[in-house]
Amino acid sequence: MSHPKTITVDEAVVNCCSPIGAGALSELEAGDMAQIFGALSDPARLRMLSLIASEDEVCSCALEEPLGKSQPTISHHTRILAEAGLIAGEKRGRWMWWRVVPERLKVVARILSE
Amino acid sequence: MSHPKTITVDEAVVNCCSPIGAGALSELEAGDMAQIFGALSDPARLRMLSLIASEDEVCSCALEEPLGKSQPTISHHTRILAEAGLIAGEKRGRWMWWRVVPERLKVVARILSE
DNA sequence: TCATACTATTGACAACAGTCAATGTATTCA
DNA sequence: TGAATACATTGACTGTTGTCAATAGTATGA
Repeated sequence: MSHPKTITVDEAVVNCCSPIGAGALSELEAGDMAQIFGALSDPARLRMLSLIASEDEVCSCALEEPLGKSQPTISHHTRILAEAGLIAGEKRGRWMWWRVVPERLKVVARILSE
Repeated sequence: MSHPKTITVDEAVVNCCSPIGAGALSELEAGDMAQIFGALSDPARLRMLSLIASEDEVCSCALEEPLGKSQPTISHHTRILAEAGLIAGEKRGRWMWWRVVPERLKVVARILSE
């Protein structure tokens, strides 16, 4: 759609979120940012994210055991992290492989550090 | 209590939270981090934080109108932000004055950028 | 085509969170 | 002392969220 550039990440992922100290947030922007932080606001999802961030790629099937949650719960959480743009998944064969989106993490970090 | 040093912020505020990519998080650490992100996961609180961060100090009474929320709701949200260590308040006369805790924001940023 | 394996979706339920009216507490000022 | 003001707490209501069992979807391999 429109004019894709040479970057591989969606523009909306990076082109987002002014720093918290740069004047009052609009309701819209606050809502978008709240979604991201909401994705990070659950212990299971944070541990999941740290597991994925510690490897290049992690299979969904490799998350159930360390997190001690059922398969539907794992699927639920990966979905929320993905919708927030924090991880991205690719299906290969029967397996779903997840990796973090470092650009997105940096965006969130920048919100708080400027 | 114990031996206060020359820093003005509580140690627990800064001495917290290993980066997300540095190996699997413990359940305890994940819980602590989830509390912080939970405080940031509401649009009203984010707008509130941005209002406070844009000034040196902001009175509770100055938040009701721009946020369009009732006084108890404002009080509820400031409490949650304060419990997460993101803002600190001081009562002077009848007024409660809030300011951000920049060290805490930096801690959270570091979680995501390392 | 059938059986198996990995993931997603649905439905249900309990726990939690955001909101406000009513009330309580503390401070200022007459 | 009393009235007024700013904030906190309580209680109630509603909507959201985390969880899992059951089920559906999809890919692999015999």
